[in-house]
Amino acid sequence: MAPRKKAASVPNSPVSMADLARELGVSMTTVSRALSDHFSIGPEMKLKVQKLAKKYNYQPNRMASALRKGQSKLLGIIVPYLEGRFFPKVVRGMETAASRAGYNVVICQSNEDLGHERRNIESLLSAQVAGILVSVSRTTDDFRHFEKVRGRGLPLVFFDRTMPGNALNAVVLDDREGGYLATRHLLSQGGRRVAHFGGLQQLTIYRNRYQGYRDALAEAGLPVEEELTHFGDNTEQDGAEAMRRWLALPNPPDAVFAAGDYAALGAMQEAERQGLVVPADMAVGGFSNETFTPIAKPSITTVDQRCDEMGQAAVRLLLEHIDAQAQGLEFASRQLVLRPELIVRESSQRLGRLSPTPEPLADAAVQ
Amino acid sequence: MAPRKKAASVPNSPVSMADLARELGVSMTTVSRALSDHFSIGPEMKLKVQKLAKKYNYQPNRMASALRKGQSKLLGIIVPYLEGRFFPKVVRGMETAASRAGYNVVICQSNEDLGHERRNIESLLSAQVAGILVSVSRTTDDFRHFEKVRGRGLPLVFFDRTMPGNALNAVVLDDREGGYLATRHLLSQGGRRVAHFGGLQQLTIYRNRYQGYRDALAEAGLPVEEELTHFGDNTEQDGAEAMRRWLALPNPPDAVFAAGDYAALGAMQEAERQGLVVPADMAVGGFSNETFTPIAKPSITTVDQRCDEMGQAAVRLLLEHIDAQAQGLEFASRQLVLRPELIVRESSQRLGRLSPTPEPLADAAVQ
DNA sequence: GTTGTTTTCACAAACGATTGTGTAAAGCGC
DNA sequence: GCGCTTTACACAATCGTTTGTGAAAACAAC
Repeated sequence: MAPRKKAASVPNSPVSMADLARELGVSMTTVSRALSDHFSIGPEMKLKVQKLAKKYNYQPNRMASALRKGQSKLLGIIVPYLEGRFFPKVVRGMETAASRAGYNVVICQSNEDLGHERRNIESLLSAQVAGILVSVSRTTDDFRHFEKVRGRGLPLVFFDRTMPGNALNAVVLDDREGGYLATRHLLSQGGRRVAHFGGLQQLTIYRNRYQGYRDALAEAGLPVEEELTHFGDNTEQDGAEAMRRWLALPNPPDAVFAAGDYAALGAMQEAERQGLVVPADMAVGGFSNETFTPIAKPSITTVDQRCDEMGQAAVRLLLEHIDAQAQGLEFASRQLVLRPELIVRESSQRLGRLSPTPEPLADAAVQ
Repeated sequence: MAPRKKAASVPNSPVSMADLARELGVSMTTVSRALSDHFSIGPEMKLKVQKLAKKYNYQPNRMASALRKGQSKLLGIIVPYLEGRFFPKVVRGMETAASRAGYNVVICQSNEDLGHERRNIESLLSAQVAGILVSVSRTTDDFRHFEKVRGRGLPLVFFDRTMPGNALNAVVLDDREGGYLATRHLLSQGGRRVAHFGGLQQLTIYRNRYQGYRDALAEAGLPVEEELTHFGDNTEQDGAEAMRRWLALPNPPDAVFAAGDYAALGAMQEAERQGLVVPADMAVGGFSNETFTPIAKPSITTVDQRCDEMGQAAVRLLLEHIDAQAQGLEFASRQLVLRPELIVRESSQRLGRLSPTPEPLADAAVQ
């Protein structure tokens, strides 16, 4: 019998639109339209409403708005994982761009698993996100769950790892260019037999890095030798394994471009274990500019991926679609390609700068 | 004049509660209550409803539900940053536990900035999250924004980095124990003068790690010497700087326990630059088990923080509060303390295992 | 057959913002 | 002062779900 109408759940936003309307003696319509700058509201009324809203620190209830408009102020993000340097940096860029536009981001990790990725999609759909940003899992070979998203009319933007096909929005790195730059650099440092450790060719990014490697070889008039390419997971173990095989060849390589920094590290360590000197006997280049690459000894030459730009660009592209769709316009899908940056360090420098100077850490995390 | 009622925005969930009700010839009340297992619905009616819901893959509209119940299925997370190993791992644990309970997580990064942290709180409040998990920024010395959250009746759980005071929910690591274990280990390896690189004493975690250091010294009957402690940021630069000062002392240390791995790395590198051998002349221990610690040469002894457990425990604690509050109960705030784990590597091993065997990377991220 | 109890369900009012439609009031020319 | 357009606002329905209240049906006890 006790009056516990508002006792259990304290009102989330102390002041609602109705409160403002009551205080001003106008209807909720007027308040709503004044706040959204509708043309049918007079300028001085708009000012009065906005001032009162500021005074009471009015925050519109997003649930109500989302319910009515059928669209929330949430952007869904699916990444394979968050460890490392790349994805956190991209996510930070996304968050920056999203919050500038009044959006929040919901992050899901697929753990490189198709099933997980499907569930993430379901989860984001049921959270009524306004759009989805996704970097597909390594194991994804079925893309129907993404079609379902488009089927519901939800804007979808891929970043870094995309899906096959052209009729889609994507922001990617020019991985071919990255592979080309790294390989050309290794050749310019005197590499005559450059090996390649490639990632799983199922992912476009790895195919492109491989292509860049071949382009650089072709440009130098060198053949692509089967025995000098090895594909595997981007792990220390696989990198070391590949190096063992190469060093067992009658004519082993004198440089290696790995499509991932972890594999580069493993290959480098294995070469050193077998008595070779890096970079003199074996030059090494990686990909991703992972946090450990400037720390390793010798520090590792690698390719930086413009993480922050990628995140911001992806969100901008998504928001363009969301806005266009809200106005009933169709928006042609678009692909953005960012240019990577080669970062030369000790592991590949045979010429010049003979005394390697220590380099400060790229991004020293502070806890 | 064209009928574009549903043309612009495709319905997000193809089937609503009303559809189910119509098909079954019952009211929406019945459907709603059948799905939420309300006592007033008969068992066979419940079954009928649930079967139809499954058949149509009915997904309740979360916005509507959230609006009505004044609470969404979102948990807000605020972390200082995502780079590195610790926070991504914690977040993964949180996501796991949250999704098991049907929640999504909204992640914000404060960038170690108080202003950012305040805006994050506002942003999460306006996203109507059901509760907030936060690890406070390094620069936060004013906690009123957290009081505001509690004032609104929103459950709040701190993790790792907490706020001063006792009447709060928190899941933390026993940092004192970690500092104690690391220091005791350095002493057991023959360290006679163990230095300490501490983090900013404003954060409890760093005060506790320092306390553990002192406890271990006291236990060994050693004094805490002012000149052997140095406080700063957990960066390579600060670590190197501290080492320079120590090595300039008439009686320099022979071991150092750093409250962070980056500082440990910097200190180690500086010692080597000055001609010392690690661990023979200078044993080094860090904190956090960062990804690079097993890669560094020599690999770095450190303290692991039970990231996954911390994340899961924090979410469980938060959900307990949310559920209790939904039932109108009061729930006493609680603190959970996790035990850290010392991971001994080359940088501190003076005794035994003289030929360091390479160790596989703790978590090789794969891209 | 009446009363009382339990089970099972429907009615309708919320939640808070948005928006198509309706309608006063104001301004204008004549 | 009439008809006209333009400006400025209110009414009320709506989004999809939840929930207090009430009432019909079923059943038991006497």
